[in-house]
Amino acid sequence: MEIQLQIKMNEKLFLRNPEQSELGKKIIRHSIQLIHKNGFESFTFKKLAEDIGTTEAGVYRYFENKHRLLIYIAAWYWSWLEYRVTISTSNIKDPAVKLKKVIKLLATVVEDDVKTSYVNENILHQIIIAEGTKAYLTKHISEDNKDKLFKPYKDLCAKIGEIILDCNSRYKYPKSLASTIIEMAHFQNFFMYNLPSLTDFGKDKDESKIVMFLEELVFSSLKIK
Amino acid sequence: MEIQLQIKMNEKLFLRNPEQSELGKKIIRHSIQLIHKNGFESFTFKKLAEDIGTTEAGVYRYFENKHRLLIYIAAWYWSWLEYRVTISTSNIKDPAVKLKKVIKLLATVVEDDVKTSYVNENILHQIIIAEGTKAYLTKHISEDNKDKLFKPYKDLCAKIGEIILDCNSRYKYPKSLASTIIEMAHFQNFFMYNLPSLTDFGKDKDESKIVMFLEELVFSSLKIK
DNA sequence: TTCTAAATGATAGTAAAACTATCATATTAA
DNA sequence: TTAATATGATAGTTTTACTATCATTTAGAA
Repeated sequence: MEIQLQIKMNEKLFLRNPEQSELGKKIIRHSIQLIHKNGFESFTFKKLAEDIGTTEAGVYRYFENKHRLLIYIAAWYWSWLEYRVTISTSNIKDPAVKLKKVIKLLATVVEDDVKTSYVNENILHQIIIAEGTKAYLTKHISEDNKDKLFKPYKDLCAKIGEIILDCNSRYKYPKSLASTIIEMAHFQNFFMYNLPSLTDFGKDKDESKIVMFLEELVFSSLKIK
Repeated sequence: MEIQLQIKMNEKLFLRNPEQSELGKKIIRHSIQLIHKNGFESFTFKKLAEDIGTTEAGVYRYFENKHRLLIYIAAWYWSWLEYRVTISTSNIKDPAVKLKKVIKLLATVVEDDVKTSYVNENILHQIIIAEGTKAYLTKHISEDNKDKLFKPYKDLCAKIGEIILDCNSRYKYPKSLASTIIEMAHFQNFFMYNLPSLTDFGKDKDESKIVMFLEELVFSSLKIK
């Protein structure tokens, strides 16, 4: 049995659905590779088109501009993460164990997921660490937000917030703690590799220590072990 | 007595020192205003030059490009914050009280500081919240880091890490906790105003609640009150 | 005060980025 | 089989991100 994971994406993210054509999937796959290789700033639709073997105009038929493409990729990532959180916590009763699972999923490098042929999840994880916040750190965030472009991110945050409340229903900041876990799982990773003196993991570059840091942070706040 | 605050900046941040001429100071002042108004992405040296009443070439004599200018502004901000941390904690013995001061300084809107004539610190604080991470989230971070462009940020983080250790010398993640406080003081503020469902402060938009959240987070981890 | 060096202004120009438009051809779905 | 849709090829525009040159103004040292 072959299972294919399809994530339903918000229609406003694209002009033409990239999941429904070969060219579209190539655009996603190659843009993830290119952004990973050269960074989002020097990523252009021209380079992408050359990489794929199509033309600039061809890419513009799918995405309004490169920023929308970044939001698309980020939204895909958050949806995929929420899916993984859902399946990997579904059989667990203890909310604290669930929360540990979540932290691990957020902070640990992922292997390439065979279920999605056209996305390399490992590279995707790395580009979201370095470029993900640029999706929403803009002046047009409120319009983008009205179009629900950040819904997957918010949904994931809400889900983690729920688990936090299951751990301790009297805790006052479940959503802020959730967004802190999400962002810090990424930032501490970025710092560890790029500005190591901002972390306590610089020497051994061991991602499991980020997990331990986050666990201690979270469970101290929730007053449970 | 009139006190003028001068922050000594790393020479590699600029081509010509903007603090040493009227035009240079105008560049700093107006770029802060323009970035605040339109965001860093749509900020250009041409618009800046028009705003000031000079030419594009005039701006390029001071800064290699707009990204360097952003790093300069961010470095200035971190240096200024460290200075404020130093003076406002200098007479305090209790490290926990110091740490609370630090959290407040990081998470609370500042009034315009009269000691620096050409920088509006309140607007500066806001642009660092929205654009600050873009200074280091790039592909050329390692070269920039070798040039010590992020030293003020690291110094501040180290200083906060020291205070954390003074609170609890057995705490294992002082530097990661410090960078978490710094980043979250900003991100929770950004979220509160722009993606409020990622926080627990969306309704009243009260910055003092961010302070309370961070205090609880930090002091729970440090096992002290 | 005068001379000289440095800073600024004015203008021009280039390469690349960020699009938009058009038309021909290939593919697909009814 | 035809009609709609997707793609390819080409061309063009505006803006961004610079670099170069030279004249003029300003500031600092003799």
